[in-house]
Amino acid sequence: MAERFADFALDPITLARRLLGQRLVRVQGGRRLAGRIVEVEAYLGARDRAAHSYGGRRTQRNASMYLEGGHAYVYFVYGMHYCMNVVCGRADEAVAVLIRALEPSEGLDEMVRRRPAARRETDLCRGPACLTAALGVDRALDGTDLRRDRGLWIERLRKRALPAREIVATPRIGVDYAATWSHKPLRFLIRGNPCVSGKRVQGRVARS
DNA sequence: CCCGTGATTTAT
DNA sequence: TAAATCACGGGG
Repeated sequence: MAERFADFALDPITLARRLLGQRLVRVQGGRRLAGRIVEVEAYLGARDRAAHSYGGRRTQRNASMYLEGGHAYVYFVYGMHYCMNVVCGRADEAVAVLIRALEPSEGLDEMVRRRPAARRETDLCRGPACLTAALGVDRALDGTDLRRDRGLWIERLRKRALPAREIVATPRIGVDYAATWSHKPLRFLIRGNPCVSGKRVQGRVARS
């Protein structure tokens, strides 16, 4: 039985890298839906123009970003999609990690039902709104405590972060409005993994 | 490329 | 009250 991931009192870059390779689990109707985290983005709080908490902005929508590390921040966007973040750091820092893609591992038949447009297994959780649809994560889970909740949590499959050579860092997706902040390498993914969003080729495999 | 879709935020 | 925005996805 895998242990629950509990190290959320971290800065978002450290947490982002450490979440790669861990397992996101959703239990709904007694069924387990799960996948390995393969792509994430760090959002650095008030100073980060791309973050919902930029400039200390605090509204009803982003309130859970200001909770202490270990809570979920789930928001609704573009009239139809949900995205899930893992809040980290201390209360009121409003820093978080967006989960962008999973490699599905449990409950794939149910995910297929919830994601009729996905043509391959690798597409089921390939994108931040795809994975929430596949797992049934919506606004009802905004503010969930991932350290204690019975319906949504992260399991620790490995103690340490993946070796640096297996992680690729790139600019974040969909934040072009954020000026210089849109270029910073704050998106992290597992090199060569077929379930990461965007273009299929993510850079070459490291040679010795 | 283009657009659906609607809550949320910002401007008046 | 109205307009603009939006951490997206699917289809050409």
